[in-house]
Amino acid sequence: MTEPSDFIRDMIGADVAAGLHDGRVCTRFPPEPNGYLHIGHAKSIHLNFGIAKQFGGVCHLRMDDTNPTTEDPEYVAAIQRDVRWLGFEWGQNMFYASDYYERLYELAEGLIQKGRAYVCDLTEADMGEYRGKVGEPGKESPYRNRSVEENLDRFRRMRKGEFKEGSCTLRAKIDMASPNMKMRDPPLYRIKHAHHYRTGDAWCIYPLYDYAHCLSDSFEKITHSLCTMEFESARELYDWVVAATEVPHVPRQTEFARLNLSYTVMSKRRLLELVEKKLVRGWDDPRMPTIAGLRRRGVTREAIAEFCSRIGVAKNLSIVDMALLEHVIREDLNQRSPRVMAVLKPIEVLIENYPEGEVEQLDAPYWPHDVPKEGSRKVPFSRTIYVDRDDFLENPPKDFHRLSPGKRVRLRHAYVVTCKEVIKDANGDLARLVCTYDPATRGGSAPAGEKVAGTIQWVSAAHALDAEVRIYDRLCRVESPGDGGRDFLEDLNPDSLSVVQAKVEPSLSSAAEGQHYQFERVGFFFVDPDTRPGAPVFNRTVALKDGWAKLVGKSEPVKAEAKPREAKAAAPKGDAKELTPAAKALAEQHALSADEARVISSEPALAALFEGALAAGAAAKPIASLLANDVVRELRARRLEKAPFDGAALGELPPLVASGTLSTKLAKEVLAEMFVRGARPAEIVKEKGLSQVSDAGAVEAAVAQVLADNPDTVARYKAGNANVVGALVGMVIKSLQGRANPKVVNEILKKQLG
RNA sequence: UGGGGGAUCGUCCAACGGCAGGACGGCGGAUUCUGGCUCCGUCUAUCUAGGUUCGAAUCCUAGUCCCCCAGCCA
Repeated sequence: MTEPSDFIRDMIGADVAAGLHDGRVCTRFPPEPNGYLHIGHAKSIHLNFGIAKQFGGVCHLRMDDTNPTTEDPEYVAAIQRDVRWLGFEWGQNMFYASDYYERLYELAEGLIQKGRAYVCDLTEADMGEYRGKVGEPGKESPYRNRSVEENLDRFRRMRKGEFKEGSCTLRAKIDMASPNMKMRDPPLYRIKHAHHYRTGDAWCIYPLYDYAHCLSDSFEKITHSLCTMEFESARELYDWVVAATEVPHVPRQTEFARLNLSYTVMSKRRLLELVEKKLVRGWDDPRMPTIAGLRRRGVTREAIAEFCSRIGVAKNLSIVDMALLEHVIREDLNQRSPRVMAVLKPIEVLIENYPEGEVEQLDAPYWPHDVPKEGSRKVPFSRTIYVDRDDFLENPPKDFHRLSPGKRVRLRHAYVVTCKEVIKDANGDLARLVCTYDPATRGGSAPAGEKVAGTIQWVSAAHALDAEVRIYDRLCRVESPGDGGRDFLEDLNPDSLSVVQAKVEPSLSSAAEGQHYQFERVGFFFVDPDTRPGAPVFNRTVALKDGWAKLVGKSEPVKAEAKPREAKAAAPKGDAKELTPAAKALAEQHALSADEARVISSEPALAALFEGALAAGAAAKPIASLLANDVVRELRARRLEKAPFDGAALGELPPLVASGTLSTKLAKEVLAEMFVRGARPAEIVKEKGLSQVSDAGAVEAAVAQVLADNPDTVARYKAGNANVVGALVGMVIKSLQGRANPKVVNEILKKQLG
């Protein structure tokens, strides 16, 4: 199996290679114990624990328990159970933010002493008011400039419990005018006279996330703190707290997109609402996207792992199609579920030519031909059996390969039968069927020369077991529940659970909790913990793909309201941003394009280089282009304020291109080198022997070689894919150590390709 | 609206100046004692407009759309 790769792993790989933290990698999974873990957490768990494993590091499990009013030890236990069940072990590395309360408190006093935090008596409402609105600066709190002594005294009294809840907070003293709302003197501590599930009544002040989380990461020497995108604007504060408290270890936060799944809900608030309103049976209701729910439904950890690896890790807001989850579940269960027969909607069938009282034990393999496993069981056959109501149609459409009057169908592993008679009750509803069987087809083999199109499952009436079957379907009936301001409860699928009394084959008497089965032609099922001796309960994990349903166009979960694809083309608004006076002057004076002038005048470093180059006698136009397209990029990529060379040096570059010594590609290389060493272009060219190869003979030979080495690519070109020329050009240039003149290469290539 | 982030098949993820690829999904077919599985074929994409370049999804500029931040939640 190849290691997964994504932008976070790439970054960490680079950090390790660069020797950051001595190459050590330590991640953490930091849930708050205020609810159960869901599949979105599974993504994070796989990412954090997976990365630790991949880089030979460790991953901590940490309860981010800083809010005593919502947290509960039951949730801690559930979280631990679920993480373990997913297959991850944290060993000694189980932590609680609540264990850090004393250290956090001390650092907070330190902040006060440094004048970087203060006790604020603003009410909650006032603090919101003072924070201001996005786009306008906030107002400083009247308590902002209390003395260190007063702040210290008040903070200590906060701790002692001298103040009422909500009467004051400890706030970071940052900047009420910051464009980042998170930086407008955020609260660090608040008063809560509440009992904490771990610290009891030891505290009545509790740190807030933005203060506790980053410091907890630091205490634990976390190297890479991975979280979801909504914490992006909190990163500045994260870094501020770490820097201001002067803790020795500095972790780095990186954000990735949280998982969203279609046809379900994922937020803790909504999940909790479903549980509290008893719209589901609990956190582990199989309809819930919780780990516990999926587990109870019969989804395996392997399927979840596969799902997590298939969805990838990126920063795009995304809604993964539930069909993908269902796909990996089927893929996984297909290999591990023995096949058995169950009839969910039984109707009786009398085999009229089968001897009364006779019972045959037919051999039925547990596994289909494509699963390399062995084993079989006996299924009893007798004169009266059940088949599924859906497998009979009195007036069948064409291609209905099941039971209907006069038609032949195979009973799986048994006999081919022919439907002779349809018996109805007083209401005209189907009561039972009468069939005849073909003794020559014992075991289900078709008579020579005959093709039996349909095969259906059945159970012997006298031997069948009664079972409760819980048929679960998607939690919601629309892709994005609660979209467009609707209450998500309105989008719940009313048919997310239907319970039927089924007839199942007698071998299932030994079905034990936790076992997977496939009920042939129906779906994958899982033995629920509610199972009691003689009263089995099966959960439908996922239905089999139903080609027939698709054929007749009544595919089950209707793809809800096709999303209107919003118009992509954005009409340009015409009035482009106006140039600043400086840029305008620059453009006019040197006949530059608006873009060039805009870029050059936007950064002093560029403007300085421009002036310098001009002063050294360079032509304005090529320098401007170089500056606006290439130099600016290097500057940004290297996060430089200023280039390590002067305008005169830069001015030497364009003539080298104009004279043919350098191709534009080589010129970029030289430029990059100038940024690294600050050397002059001519020196770099000389030292690296970069001068361009334009000699036709040399290029012709290289082209011929590349063409001979890549017949496939050439064939693709001849087949009409003009784009491959680029690839060929690249190969030729590469074969000449990057020094070939691309124009010459192109020319010769086209000639040789005919 | 100030700040931050994102834009590639219907969906999710790749491609890091050189052949836009994979998976799910859709459609069609083969196979089949599961209308399952498997196999084959096929469908659809670089937000827009300029620029740089022999060559741009990728670099530069301007714009458009979407998401996040205004809890004493995390």
